Amino acid sequence: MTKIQDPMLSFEEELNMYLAGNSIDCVIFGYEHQELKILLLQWKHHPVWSLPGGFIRKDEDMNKAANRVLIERTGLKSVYLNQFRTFGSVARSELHKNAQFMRLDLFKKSEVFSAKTIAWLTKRFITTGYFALVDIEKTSPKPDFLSAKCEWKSLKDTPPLLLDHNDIVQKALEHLRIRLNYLPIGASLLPHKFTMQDLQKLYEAILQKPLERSNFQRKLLKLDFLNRHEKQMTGAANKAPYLYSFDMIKYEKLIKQGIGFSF
Amino acid sequence: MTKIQDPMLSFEEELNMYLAGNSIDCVIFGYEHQELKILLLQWKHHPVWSLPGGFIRKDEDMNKAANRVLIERTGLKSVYLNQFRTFGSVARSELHKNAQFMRLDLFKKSEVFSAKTIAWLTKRFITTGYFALVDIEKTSPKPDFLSAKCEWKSLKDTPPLLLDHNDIVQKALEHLRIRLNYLPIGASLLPHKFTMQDLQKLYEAILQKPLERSNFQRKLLKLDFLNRHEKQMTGAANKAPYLYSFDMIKYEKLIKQGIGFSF
DNA sequence: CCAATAGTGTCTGTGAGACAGTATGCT
DNA sequence: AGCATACTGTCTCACAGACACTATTGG
Repeated sequence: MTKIQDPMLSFEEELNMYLAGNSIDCVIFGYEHQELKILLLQWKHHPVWSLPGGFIRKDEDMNKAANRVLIERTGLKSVYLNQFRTFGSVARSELHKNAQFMRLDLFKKSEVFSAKTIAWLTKRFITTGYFALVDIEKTSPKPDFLSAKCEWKSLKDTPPLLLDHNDIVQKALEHLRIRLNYLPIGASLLPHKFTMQDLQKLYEAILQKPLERSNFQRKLLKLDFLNRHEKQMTGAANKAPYLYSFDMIKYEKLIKQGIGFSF
Repeated sequence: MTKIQDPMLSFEEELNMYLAGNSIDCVIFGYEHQELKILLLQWKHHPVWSLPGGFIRKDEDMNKAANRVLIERTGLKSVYLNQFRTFGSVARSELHKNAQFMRLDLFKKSEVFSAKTIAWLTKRFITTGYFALVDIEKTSPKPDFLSAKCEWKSLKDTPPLLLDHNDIVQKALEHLRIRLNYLPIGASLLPHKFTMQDLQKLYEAILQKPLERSNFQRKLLKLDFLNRHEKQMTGAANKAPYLYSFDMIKYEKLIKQGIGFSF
């Protein structure tokens, strides 16, 4: 028979396996209904939201830890995942500066955690931010041990987040925009087949500005990494759009040297 | 009277002030004699070279720690300094995989450090790489406590470095190239006044490819952030080049949105 | 027929790249 | 004068941006 453990106890025991003082946080980007979204967790017994994150095992590469978090929250392997910045200010560990973020006080009061665990969790942490690009349709979000919900939230109405997580999201977005031409945006965020409008709206969502339809189409087709498929009959009273998919070999070749977008 | 301490003892005592498990390493770029250079340290009693680095004080922002290292090694304040990547693989802490890198064994044998200090120094570290852009002429390199030399070395003949420091330099270079248009390359690496050829050679050194002289000049002048000054009489049998300097207000404005270079 | 969206064609301005031509400083 | 390097002008091609035109789907 398998030994049944108090899950809270095992969580506390597990902390010994992890490096103290370092964590990782993931900004997982998805795209749905013409909006950029990120995956967020909501704590148990408390309305505050946070980024999916975790700690680094003593024998585990930091990148591996980020990948583990991604797999655990989304069920997805082998998607685009990369670190973008490390957050190491002293201020970020001041957990109690905002009453909204007192989730650890909550745990403290409820005596769920031992004093030792609380001390471990509330000391100074340096966290490395990772960002991932995933196809929302393929994900099956799962909360972690400390959370009640794990949901996709539109970037436009991101709630106030734990600690400095709002800053982390901001920096991830900047990174996304600056490195746009070096990231497999389309192939990661869209389903296998998509319309030209889908692709354009995605770029518009990231760049936060409208793009000219006909020029966008001409440019993308000229880059020669899209395969055109059958038309998509929508039932609407207008011409049906073609479906496209990426020729991944050509696409990745271009991504490496930086696609020459200059919108 | 000031108390005179055994310097080695104070170094060991100081370690208590620092976060255990995190470090920072700086790739400090300079430009001299038409070559890109980086600042390196050579260990005492041992030929191995390494990047200037340091630890993070328990009450110190990580960025501050990087700035402290930069100031201590170069004497320079307020230069361009930014983190570019964090290195967190388990493998990087395997200090002894290469006989060339056994400087800690050396210290061990010479019994310079206590067993406790050696344990502290040889445990797993996650290091954050920073890169800086400085004007070599303004620097006065100083070795740190563990080093005998602190010198500018041409990137072309970088010696084998401690641990994964060669990888760190590589990643810093990639970062430099990809973010070229967002970094104050010229104004940071060149002296106040310079010729157009100096600037072109700098870009060529970074991009590793020749640029067309007349087009480079036309493009840079059109961007309208260079002030033209008197000619520089070199004594050579040819036309003397103008000296230029940056109009920092216009320059920084352009840098923020990404200079439209597309060489 | 009309309305709405998809897709293609055309014009203009800008700029990169190539290269020719002119200017200047020294022997 | 001659040489070497600095600087400027010109030509061509590609492409971004604006916008007009055609095609297709269903009411």
